[in-house]
Amino acid sequence: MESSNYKILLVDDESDILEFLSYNLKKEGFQVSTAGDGKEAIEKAKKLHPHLIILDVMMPEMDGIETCEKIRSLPEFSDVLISFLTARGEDYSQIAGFEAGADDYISKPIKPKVFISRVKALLKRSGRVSEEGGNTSNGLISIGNISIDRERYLIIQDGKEFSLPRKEFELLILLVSRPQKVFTRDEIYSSIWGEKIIVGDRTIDVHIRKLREKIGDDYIQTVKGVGYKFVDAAN
Amino acid sequence: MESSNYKILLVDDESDILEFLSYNLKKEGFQVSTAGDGKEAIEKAKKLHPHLIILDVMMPEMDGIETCEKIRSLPEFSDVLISFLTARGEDYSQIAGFEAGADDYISKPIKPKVFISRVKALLKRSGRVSEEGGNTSNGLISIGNISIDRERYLIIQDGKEFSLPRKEFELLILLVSRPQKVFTRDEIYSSIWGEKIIVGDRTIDVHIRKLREKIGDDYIQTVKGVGYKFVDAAN
DNA sequence: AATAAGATTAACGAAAAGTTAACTTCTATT
DNA sequence: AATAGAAGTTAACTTTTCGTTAATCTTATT
Repeated sequence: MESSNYKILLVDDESDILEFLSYNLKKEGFQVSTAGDGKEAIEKAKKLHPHLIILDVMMPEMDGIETCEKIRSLPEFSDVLISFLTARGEDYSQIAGFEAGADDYISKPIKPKVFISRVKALLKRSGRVSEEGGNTSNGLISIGNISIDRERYLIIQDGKEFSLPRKEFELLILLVSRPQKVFTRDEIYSSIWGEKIIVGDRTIDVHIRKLREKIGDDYIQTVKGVGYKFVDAAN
Repeated sequence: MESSNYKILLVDDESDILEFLSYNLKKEGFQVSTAGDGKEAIEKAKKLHPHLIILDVMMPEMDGIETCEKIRSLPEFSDVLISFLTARGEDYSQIAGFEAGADDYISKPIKPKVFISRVKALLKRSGRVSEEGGNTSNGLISIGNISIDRERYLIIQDGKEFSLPRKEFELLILLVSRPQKVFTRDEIYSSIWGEKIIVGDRTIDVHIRKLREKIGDDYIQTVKGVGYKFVDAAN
């Protein structure tokens, strides 16, 4: 397992614990991000699409369980791994925690070795190795608020899942595979239809249009005389 | 079924999870013992002779699969029931667990009600099987309200049992082995018929149709131009 | 303003999948 | 070995969905 392929989001209100865990995970080569509360956690999760989110159960404002529920309620995170940090003897937190959708529990006090081995085991056993590096996570390709699940043939946008016809799906994957890059018509053409199949001039346009109709106009930009590119709508 | 007759051994390195499961099982009247690692599990199993052993797959040192193999290799435990706890989204087919001799899988996150009913179903079923004689490892795959009993070639749905012809059964197992994943026709084809056998275009369709006829239309979705996928009907 | 490139729309046709029944093969039983 | 019944496959046909086109409109660039 190449640890460095994995993104982990740590969430705790105590910066000491964040530092401690972060240090240990980074030493193992994980890509670690942190958040100090539930709200920040959800924001960062949307941006980063981590493989694993580790949540402290006890946090002011929004606790770990509530945060977990919120995250799980978004389809794009319906199968991200979530692990809780709990203090020993929190009787009812376990029950509520699994109801909320936790995959694992780690109890304080935390021993670095045990902690690391649990994290590794969780990632390894659940087998979500990212393909081709870059912006993939859980077999998802994510950019901005759009995720593409190639295995399930679904697009996930703003927490909503929907499917696309094959050609549109392929076209979107192509564009998203290199955000910002302008794909010429020829490139699109040969990548999606192949050299042998001959289609008319306006076919690509129509597919682009249908895509824009479904995901919104802001993502696919036309570069006149050249081609099309996918941009993160935020830009 | 009188729950109090049954002894269950829980094995997990996280004491919180042990407590949580233990609490829920005891509430139902089971006799529960616990162990924190594989070694302890084997010792306790020898002493207590439980009816069911529930093993977390992810444990440091000796993992659940190894522990399971060790236990099964002891003649006195050749037909104890063993169930695994696994993280979400694990691929049943890729799991060494059934080969190691697992009778059932329970995925985290664990919901108490589901957990209890699975445990009860397992104990109940095994009782019936053992009356009829030789029972090695049977293997029950469950998803949503459908369970597949590979040993007896039965589908259990809403408390009703029924059988399926071999090809339909294999097809269902394939799809269920990775819920949500779209299996292409080629994948289905080579997995169920193999490369050598040549069957016509509509053969898969017909099997899919027969399956839908029997389990209901909601479980198997068509992704046109790509293939089929199994979804939990709740979705 | 002219022109070229792209956008838009709806309609058409092809391809994929669904459906049904008939036919073949396999298996178990006598 | 004969045969009945079940399972599996095929063939013919229908339905649905998707991809493409054609015709027309809009926008950008010179």
